[in-house]
Amino acid sequence: MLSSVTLREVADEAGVHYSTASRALNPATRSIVNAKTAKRVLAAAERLGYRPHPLARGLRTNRTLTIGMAVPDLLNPVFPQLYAGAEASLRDQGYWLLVGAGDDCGTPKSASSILIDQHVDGLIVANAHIHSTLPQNLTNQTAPTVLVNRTTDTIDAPSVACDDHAGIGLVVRHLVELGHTDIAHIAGPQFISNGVIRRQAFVAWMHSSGLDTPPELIVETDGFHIDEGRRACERLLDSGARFTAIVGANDLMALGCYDVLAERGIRVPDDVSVTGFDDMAYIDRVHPAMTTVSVPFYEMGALAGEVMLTLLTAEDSGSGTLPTSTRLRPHLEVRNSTAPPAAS
Amino acid sequence: MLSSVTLREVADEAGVHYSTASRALNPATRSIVNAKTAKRVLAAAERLGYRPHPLARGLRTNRTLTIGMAVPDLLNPVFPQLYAGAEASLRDQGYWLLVGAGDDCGTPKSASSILIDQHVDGLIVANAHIHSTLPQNLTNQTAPTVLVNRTTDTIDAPSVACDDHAGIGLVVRHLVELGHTDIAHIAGPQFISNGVIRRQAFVAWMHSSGLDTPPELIVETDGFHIDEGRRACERLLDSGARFTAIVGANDLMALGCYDVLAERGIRVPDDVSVTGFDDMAYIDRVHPAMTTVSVPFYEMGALAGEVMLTLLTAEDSGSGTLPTSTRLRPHLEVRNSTAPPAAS
DNA sequence: GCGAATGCTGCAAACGAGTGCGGTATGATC
DNA sequence: GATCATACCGCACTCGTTTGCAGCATTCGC
Repeated sequence: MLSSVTLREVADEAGVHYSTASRALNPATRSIVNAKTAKRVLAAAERLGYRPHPLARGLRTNRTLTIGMAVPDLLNPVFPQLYAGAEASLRDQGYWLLVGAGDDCGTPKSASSILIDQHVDGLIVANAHIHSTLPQNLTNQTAPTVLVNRTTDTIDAPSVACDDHAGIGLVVRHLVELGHTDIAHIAGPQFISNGVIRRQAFVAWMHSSGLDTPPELIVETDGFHIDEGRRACERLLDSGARFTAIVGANDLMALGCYDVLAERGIRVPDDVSVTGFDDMAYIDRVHPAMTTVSVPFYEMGALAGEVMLTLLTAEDSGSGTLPTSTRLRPHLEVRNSTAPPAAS
Repeated sequence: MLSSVTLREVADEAGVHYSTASRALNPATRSIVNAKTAKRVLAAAERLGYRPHPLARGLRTNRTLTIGMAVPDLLNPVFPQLYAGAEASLRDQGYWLLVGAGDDCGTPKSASSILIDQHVDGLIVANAHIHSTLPQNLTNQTAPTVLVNRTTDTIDAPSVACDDHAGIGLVVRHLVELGHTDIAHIAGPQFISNGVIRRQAFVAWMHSSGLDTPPELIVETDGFHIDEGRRACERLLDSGARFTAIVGANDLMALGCYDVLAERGIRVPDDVSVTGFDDMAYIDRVHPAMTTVSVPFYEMGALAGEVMLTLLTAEDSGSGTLPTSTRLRPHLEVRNSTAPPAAS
């Protein structure tokens, strides 16, 4: 680690005091110094390749120009998409996006708390549970927060999510139009908003279609993973209940259904139609290509980044009009995992 | 942003000077202070929920406890795997893993340089080009570097990669054993080590199997993406050359081949066998399930993290024995995209 | 009981940048 | 040529932590 060029060196090079150099380098204070000397300082900085020391600056200004993003798991491909979107909109404004992975939320060792300990200027929370408390560390220190993908009942922060209710409506209507009447639902965990909302939406849309939702056709899971989808599908089949379609609360769990159905010789979509939710990467290439609700994750991430930026500027310039919650419209991708029910 | 609890407050609470508190809190210097007062300080810190200010500490010690990781693209699922592995082994030692995404390398705006500007303690480079220079910012500032996944001819740093030569041997032998003799290769970009090595390995293993590698059966691409695989496959088919199998330099490009072959009514594996490389997530679920070389990305990332740790401790304690380059053994996953050539 | 050695603790100077405030030079005005 | 206003620049302190050095007290040796 060689020595880096410091503000004093730039000042010496330009023949001014380093406080003058500081003001000249900072666009906000540049007007204070003589335009001619400012030019000279800028030239010197350019010549020496000066980069302000982010730690020193952060220590003094209490702003690190970094935003933290808490995700449950980077291996689920939807979260890299969220990340990419947020990173793109934040980078334009000179912000860094720090990721912290971990599913829990609220404990002192949670990703959110650790990020706050790192003195991020803001926090984008993509791993909230439905009763998560406002992320904070032990000393009640906190930061502007934006919820993304998942919402909560307990945190009062702007959020950017998907209109899950409408999304479930798309698949239910699609299946109903195909002629299905006995439709099962693999529900996500009920401590995550998406799990709850999609479950409620499923019931609501079924009823508004004049269809029944017997309890044995709704199976709850403990996580949005393939394995949970497998277990749920097994329980569904073992219950002996009759159904011709499964609405999965996300793509991964629907993939778990694929596996169990294949093991038991049940064909998709000939015997049972299966739908997912998310339209994760490459889900159009599995066999059979999955009919699913396409969620604009990249756009969600980008919008969350922009909301964060307005939050940050509002923090500086007193209270502007604070952004509120947004739900982006998903759309239906009809592929090959859905078909009319077999004539029985 | 409420005020956070500072070292002086802990010291006041414990009734000692803050420098004493500092020593008591730091395990390395704790032995200097009286065990009894150290206990008192620790208790006070616990009670107040003290967290050392990472920026202040970093400014003073010139160590940020963060490692940067430069990746070309988080949307390619192999890089989250690398990240997860590295993060796991670094977190144990209290290090943070910062990601920077971007394909270029060497320019001042490259991910590596930006990470170094952030004063990371070390740099894990997963996006190196074969002639990339040692990542450094404008002032020749640099940091301990570990190359992962890709190697270079120009950077003298330990590396953790896959034994690509052996991996290509696995697929070539597999295809030869199935009876293929006319085998094409979609080569990766020749400015990335994996592209070069896999291409050379393909030629070498073909020759050692007594097979020819006419130039029209090797097509180079400009990036390891689906679109590049598509274009390469189209060129291959349009050339009129005869072949019964395609060895793709990675899974994504092999997926591109899937698309083009399907469009032209060529069946996989009945008419043409296709192999990939990487065994990326969910590639076992595409249709047909892809025969590919499975690369232990998580382990590679974890090992890169450990190498980084030894590098960092070696930096402190003078030169120990410096770690060198490692190549992890891949294995073959035979699935449904390969079959004996059609009798012609 | 006196000197020395040891063991803790406090002082103060950093690390690099930002910023209120006071001071100086420059210009204008009469 | 004296006075004042303005524009600009520099001084010095601050952020929170680490750490070399000095100093104090205690204890031990004789």
